[in-house]
Amino acid sequence: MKKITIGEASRQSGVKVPTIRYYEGIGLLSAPSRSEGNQRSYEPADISRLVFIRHARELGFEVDAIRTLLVLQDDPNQSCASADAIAKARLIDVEQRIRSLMALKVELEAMVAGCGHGRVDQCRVIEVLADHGQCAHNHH
Amino acid sequence: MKKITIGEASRQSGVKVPTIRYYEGIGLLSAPSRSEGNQRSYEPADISRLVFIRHARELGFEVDAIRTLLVLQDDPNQSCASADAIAKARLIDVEQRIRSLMALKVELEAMVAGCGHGRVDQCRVIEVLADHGQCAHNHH
DNA sequence: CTACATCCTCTAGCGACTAGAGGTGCAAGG
DNA sequence: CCTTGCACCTCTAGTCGCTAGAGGATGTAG
Repeated sequence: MKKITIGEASRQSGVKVPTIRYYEGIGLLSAPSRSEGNQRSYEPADISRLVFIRHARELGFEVDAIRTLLVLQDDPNQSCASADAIAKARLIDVEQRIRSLMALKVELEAMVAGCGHGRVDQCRVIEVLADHGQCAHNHH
Repeated sequence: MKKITIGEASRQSGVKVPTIRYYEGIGLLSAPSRSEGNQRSYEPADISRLVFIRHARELGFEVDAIRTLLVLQDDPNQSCASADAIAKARLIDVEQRIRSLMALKVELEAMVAGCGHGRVDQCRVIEVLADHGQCAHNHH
């Protein structure tokens, strides 16, 4: 079994070196064995775990949610109700964010379109920001 | 001219009290005059500025960008090219985020739909996360 | 005059990293 | 064998945009 250095693990998983050490620190990744010179030595399973974590992070899952998902992954006999719940919650969140961003896009487009590249006092960018009543973006 | 307390300013602007003090600390908002008892006393113009800041933050502008926008707002004779550039950059960013989130939504929907509420080893949520090759979500 | 809300300053914490200092390990070339 | 130079180690502190809490002063209503 060839030893995988942290740099190699980083290249293979797409997770940056300091981030791997950080994940170890917060207990997302168990501490690997060390070489004689105290250097971390990973195994293929660790790479899979890192890929799993990276992918979950890219999907916007929080570290705490990933912790739960990892526990589920380690025990395949469990019910996947928790995993399902986490994914569903995340889906609702994503849908909400898409809605906000779409509304926001409309506003930004109006701002940019309304800017005649003249002076600031004719610029809709500033105007829209200053006058909240003009836009559809309401709160509480 | 009646004095506006920080609490009143907060209510009128929709910016929380500690956040107002924070904005003063980082120089987004100039320090207001104080009452005899050392309490901040705001004027209507400060409320407008706070509303401007809040709205810009809601649109996702970073504090540094807002700083620039505020400078522009204070000098209406300037060209609005900078404001336009900031808004355009923000628009591109928002469009990019919408695209990622849409891709993500598709993946999450597949995960949730594929989960038969059985055991973890049949669960697509875990599976999709573990096997990056299965999804359309590619990076660098 | 007393109760109580609101204000003050200050420091520390959040999430999820990222950057840098200061030192050690290791593989390859001369 | 020795040096070069990169990759590794630990540790602390910084990032962003706040938020929370301690511990104390002020302002207002009854």
